[in-house]
Amino acid sequence: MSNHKVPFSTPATIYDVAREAGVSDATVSRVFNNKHNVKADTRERVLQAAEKLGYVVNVQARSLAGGKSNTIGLLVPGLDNGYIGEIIRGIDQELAHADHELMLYTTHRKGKNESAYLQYVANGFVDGLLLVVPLLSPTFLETLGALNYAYVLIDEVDPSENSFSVDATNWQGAYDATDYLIKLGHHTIGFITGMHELNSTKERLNGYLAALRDNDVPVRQDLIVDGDFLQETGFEQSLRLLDLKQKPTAIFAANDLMALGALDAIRERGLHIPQDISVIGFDDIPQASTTHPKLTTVQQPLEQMGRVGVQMLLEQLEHPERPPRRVTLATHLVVRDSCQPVNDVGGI
Amino acid sequence: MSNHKVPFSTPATIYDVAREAGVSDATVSRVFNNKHNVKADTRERVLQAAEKLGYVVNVQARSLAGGKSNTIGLLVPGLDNGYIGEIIRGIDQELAHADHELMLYTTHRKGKNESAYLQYVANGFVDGLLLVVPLLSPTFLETLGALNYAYVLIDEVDPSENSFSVDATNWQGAYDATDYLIKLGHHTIGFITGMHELNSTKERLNGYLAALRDNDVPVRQDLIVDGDFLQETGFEQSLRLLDLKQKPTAIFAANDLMALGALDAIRERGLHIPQDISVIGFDDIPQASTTHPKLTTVQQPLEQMGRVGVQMLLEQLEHPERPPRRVTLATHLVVRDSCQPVNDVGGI
DNA sequence: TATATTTATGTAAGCGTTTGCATATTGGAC
DNA sequence: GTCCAATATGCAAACGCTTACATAAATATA
Repeated sequence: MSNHKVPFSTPATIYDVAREAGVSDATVSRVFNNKHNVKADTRERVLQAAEKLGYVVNVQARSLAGGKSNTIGLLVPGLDNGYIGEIIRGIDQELAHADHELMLYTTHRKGKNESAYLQYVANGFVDGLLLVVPLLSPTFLETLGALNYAYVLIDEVDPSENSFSVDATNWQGAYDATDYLIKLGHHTIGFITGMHELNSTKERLNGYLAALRDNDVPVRQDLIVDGDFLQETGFEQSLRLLDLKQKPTAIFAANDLMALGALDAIRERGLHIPQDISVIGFDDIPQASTTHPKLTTVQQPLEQMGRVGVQMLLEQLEHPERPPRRVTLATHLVVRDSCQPVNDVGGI
Repeated sequence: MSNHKVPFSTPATIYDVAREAGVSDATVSRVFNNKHNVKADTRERVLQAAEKLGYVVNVQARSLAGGKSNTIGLLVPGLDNGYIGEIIRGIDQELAHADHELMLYTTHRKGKNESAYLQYVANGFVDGLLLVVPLLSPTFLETLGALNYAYVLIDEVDPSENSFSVDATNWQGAYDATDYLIKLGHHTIGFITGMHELNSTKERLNGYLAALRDNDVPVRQDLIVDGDFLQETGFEQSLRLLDLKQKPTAIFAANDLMALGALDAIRERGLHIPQDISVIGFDDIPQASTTHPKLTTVQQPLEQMGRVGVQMLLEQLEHPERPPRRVTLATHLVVRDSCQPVNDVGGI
């Protein structure tokens, strides 16, 4: 074990560079902020001095002084669902492009004073905020508005339409999935909902109902069970569905995690997928393609939502005057192996 | 759409609080930094004023002035393997405890000048750095050392032992997995390695070899194929293994992603798991328990590695004088459904 | 009660930038 | 060559905080 330490010196500041290049600190600042009023050879000289001294800008100071930190924040409840992971991936990609950094704020266990935390975050380092907060309370949105701060809502919409937001065609996605099942001959389709408070939950349920109606399939309330997007719940509620006298020939779970639970439940009852029961999910998280059978599901463009979210935020930062905008990305059905034509009924 | 905007005022500063409480700014600062030298009722007065004004500290200013940002950075290559996700989860938990924030830096596509980026990061906002960089070059480590900056290596070790680090018992884990397979009667065990440059790869391979040796099972070089931790490669290399004249009765992949690939490959050849071939992985990523059959694997305490990493970093920040320390966490075998006793040989 | 200690508070100098304003330099147009 | 506008640069004041140092207040010691 060598205890050899490379000699350490405190990082070069803008002054050091200025001295080295024989200019003032303001000029150095201008060079690094790409202001136009700098003579070409001065700029060159500054750049070389900086290079020589290994100068890198101190973001805190810059940000304090009124510049940008080139950092945006992502506020999420937690990290424990594959779904957020996908979104983050998209965000990261886009950020890399734009040469920005990412600050990750998780709200779980902060509990009560969301607003205070939000205040803290907004007052902090980041130029703007990306929010993936499924359960945004009105006061939350209000605080956000009062902050006069750039932000965009991901996968959730602001009822008052005063916010930038990206979401997906939840209604259409659910409609497509249900329609697909019906076209396969299924008329007894169980549906496991998401959390009631969520807009997407409502839309997905409505999509399901609309497809039934359009195909003249009667709606049975006992086939619609409450879920909360957790695998465990998917499992339990599927069991309930399977224990119905007139049990479903297909189960549509409002997200993949619950669909995974459904898969387990079905096997638990000794049945086979898709021979005995078809299953369809929503999201297309990575696991969906590695289950066996591979899960047929409605793909949400999660990564793309992340990317678009970043784009909108950056655009907002650039042009603060533009009015709020909502973009809704298309979902689409990914057919894999967990559904097949119904076999115990006449259909096909 | 209501365009009602809540009136917006610039955030309160320490001065505002000071005025409101009738004290000096320094006193307010002391209160918020929990310094002892402040009279109880003064503190109370300050706190109330702050509350009233909705004061929240400006982290950039604090950090600039020499305080801590209470933010740590996480440097990872990218987000596209379930494995990092697990680590982040652990980090996040521990950070929540300690009331710190997380800055996420991804290095992919930064390419060449890792060192420059590192410089930037270190010069920036964060108090310390967590590094999950599988392929750390010596110059990287050198830069880090020269920076005189708090950091801890996660899942990788510093050969010079000059760094804090957390890793897992890679050797033992691989040994256990192999031994388990042998005890099930397998004597022809394919092994798909990780990337050669990695320490963990070497250790896992050695664990595999040692277990064979200890059980007097001859080593066959053709059973050892090169991998790189990617699912696709797991798939391809498994195919190679399956096309051997004397094909393996079990495949041990150096990580779960490749094991997933192996599962696909085996099915591709029309074989069944575990009846025809047993498969075992390494990591225990979330997907491992949702495949069918569920994957038997060596669990790495990924979350815990994240948590311990944070603890070590915080400890370092607190006590800069303490010497580097390496902690190695135990792996353990998680038996699920992808392995069974060999059936085409006498064994059991 | 006067003095020495300890504790509480205030003052002011940074921390490394950005940026408005003032000044110096430059290049045309005449 | 002059003069004016445009272009480059420098100066200095923030930005919101921490902290050493100085000072005032409170407490203990005699």
